[in-house]
Amino acid sequence: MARSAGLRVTLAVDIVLLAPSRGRLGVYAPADRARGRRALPAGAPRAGESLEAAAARIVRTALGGNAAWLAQVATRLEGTTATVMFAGLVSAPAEDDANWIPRERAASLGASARRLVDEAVEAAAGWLDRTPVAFHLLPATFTLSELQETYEAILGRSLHKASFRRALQSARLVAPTREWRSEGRGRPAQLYRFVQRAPKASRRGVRFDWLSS
Amino acid sequence: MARSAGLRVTLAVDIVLLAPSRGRLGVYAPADRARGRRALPAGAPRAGESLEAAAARIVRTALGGNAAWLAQVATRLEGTTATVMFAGLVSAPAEDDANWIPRERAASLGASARRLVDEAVEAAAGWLDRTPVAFHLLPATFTLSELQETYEAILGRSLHKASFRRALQSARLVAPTREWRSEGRGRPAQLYRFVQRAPKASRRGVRFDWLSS
DNA sequence: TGACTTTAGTATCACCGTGATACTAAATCA
DNA sequence: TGATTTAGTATCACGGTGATACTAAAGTCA
Repeated sequence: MARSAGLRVTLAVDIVLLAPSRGRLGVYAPADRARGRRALPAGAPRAGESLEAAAARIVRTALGGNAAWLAQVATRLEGTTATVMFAGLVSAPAEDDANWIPRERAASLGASARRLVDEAVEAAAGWLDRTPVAFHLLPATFTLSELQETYEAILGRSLHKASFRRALQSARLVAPTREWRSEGRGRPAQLYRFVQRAPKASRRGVRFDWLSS
Repeated sequence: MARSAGLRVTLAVDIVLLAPSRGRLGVYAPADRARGRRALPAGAPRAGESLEAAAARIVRTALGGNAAWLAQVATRLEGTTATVMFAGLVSAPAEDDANWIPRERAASLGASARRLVDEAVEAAAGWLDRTPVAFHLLPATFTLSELQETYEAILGRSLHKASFRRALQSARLVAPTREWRSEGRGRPAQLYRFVQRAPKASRRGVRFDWLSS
């Protein structure tokens, strides 16, 4: 690369953590004591630390554990601050965890944070089509309805049950266990486990039906 | 966002410009007089300038015109330099333009640049599925074979001719003109023009056949 | 001139994934 | 017992894909 002077800036990291829960998407936005309102987690890399390592550290500090998926989404320069935005997916938090707000209420964090959340959700939806991340948001065994709800929460739309299961079966990504789980009313559901597979690179044709955004 | 101190760094912008040409992908890597070898274009934002504006300015300086598509791909922190990498797609350059090298020869730019080029190509392939960018790499009228070659160059694989045309027709994205072009030997090809359309958001099911990387 | 080559473009067909509809199965609830 | 709820399956029509093979129209070359 042809190096030139460069611009001196302050580097920061913002993080949008998303978690599917009961078919909805939650955003991690704990109360920020310093400002008396909710805010997305943020921080900055330390000397010698990579951006990814810094983001993972900030997540660990906030949640006490790692995200199932964490990746850069975009970088923004505002004044003399450059902010690298990461999006992450984590397992559903406890239902009474007050640090999480529904995705729909992200607007209450301000216009800037709202845009970050929108970008994060879009990125997360893309990961679903390219990685097995959804399986890592669930416990070791899970029902196919739980898996479908996870997809639906992140994609923001409902999926066809039979098609979802057919695609899953043909990909041989899950294996049934001998256990069933009864969840209140309704027929018990069989538990499945994720089967790591050599991904078959099924190259399909070109699509000309791109989306609005 | 919960603000903290931040890290002082130097901000730079690297740019990978790709151009499909004769079914191959070219990379813009002019000779860097200061270092006596080829290098990817680079620069830095000016005070008050956005990253996108800086990238567009660097492209204009290098090419004398805008890219058909230019977008952030990733940001890397190495020591005290944060580098934002942009990828761009531009129309095919003149065949004798020595500033371009074949994509396969990107390794000669060094391991770092090679990785940037790989990431840029991957990003560009993603744009093809989500935006009409390929149409803006061609002149106002073009043959369907030229369009297909553009896709093939960026995707790095050959496409089925009949399927390509069927998908194109059903999307109603191109309209035939009354002109034909004879290109040396072989039957002349009809010229088409791009028809901007309200994109029909055809939401398809979930795919479980993610790719290796 | 006429056969061959090259490129453009189309027709047919088997196959597969999708989504709609409708069904069965097994649990709880009133 | 019967209604409701959730799980799971069967069937069918439809549309997109890719293989194969064909026709069409130009240039090349003996």
